[in-house]
Amino acid sequence: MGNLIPKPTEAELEILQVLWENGPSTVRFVNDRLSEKREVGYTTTLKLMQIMVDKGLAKRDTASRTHIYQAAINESDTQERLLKSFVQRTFRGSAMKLVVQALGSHDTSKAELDEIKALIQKIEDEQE
Amino acid sequence: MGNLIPKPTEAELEILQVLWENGPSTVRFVNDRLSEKREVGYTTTLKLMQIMVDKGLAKRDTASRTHIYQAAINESDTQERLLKSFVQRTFRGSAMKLVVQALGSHDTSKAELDEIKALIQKIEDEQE
DNA sequence: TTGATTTTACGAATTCTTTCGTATATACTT
DNA sequence: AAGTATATACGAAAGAATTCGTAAAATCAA
Repeated sequence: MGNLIPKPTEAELEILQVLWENGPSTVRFVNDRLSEKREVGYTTTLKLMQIMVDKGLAKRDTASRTHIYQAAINESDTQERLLKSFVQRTFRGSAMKLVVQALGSHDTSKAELDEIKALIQKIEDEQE
Repeated sequence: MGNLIPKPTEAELEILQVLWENGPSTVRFVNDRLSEKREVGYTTTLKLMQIMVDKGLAKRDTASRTHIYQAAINESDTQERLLKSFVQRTFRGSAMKLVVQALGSHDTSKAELDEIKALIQKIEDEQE
């Protein structure tokens, strides 16, 4: 199904992260989370969240005076979509190169490496 | 060394890809490459490349009338830098989740999986 | 040399994103 | 009810990124 919902901008993605992590939230709550990281005005966050509803990135419940917002798009679908275009743009389509960079430059723990090995095993089994 | 050179924008990155892939090139050449993918005017590409020189993303040789442009920043350093902020923004810092997504959704060949396994082996050895 | 072509230079228009000021409504406290 | 605090609505300013029109300079062909 063709996706009509646009790619979130950076600021929108920051808000989506909060919504994904905490579930339905008020503007106040989201703004407080964002404010932990950087200076941002309440009305700025409000406006962005209203725009996100317009774009279909978020939904809101306006039953009570304090509106409750929630993400309208799924976290891992969105990640997959963004990853795909990122790989295209930055690694000319080579997911392989990206994985090598990711494993190489971020230090990855023993447990994580084990997890990846298990994942590879699973993929290999499926490829039989 | 603190990097004063700004993050390339999407359109700039597209041009960098051409320069990285083909080495020093003219505006005409870059524009032809870009035009294979999407409609883009010659002067638009020219302007972008001039801006890139201003920003320090590209260098140019103006000896002859037809200027020759080349990337001023290294491909894998840039990829690493962009990847880092992408992981932060999109996967809340979890390189692990990104790798899982990358391995899962893009289909990865046997050879590539082997390569990743070798890489993991190498990392594990270093961690000793 | 004249006219056609290609190139760079410059500036401005356009579009998209982000931020904020102000007005208005609703709720809470005493 | 009056005063304070908190919320949404609206519009516009400010900033970035992208695109394009036009002009001037250099080159080439006849």
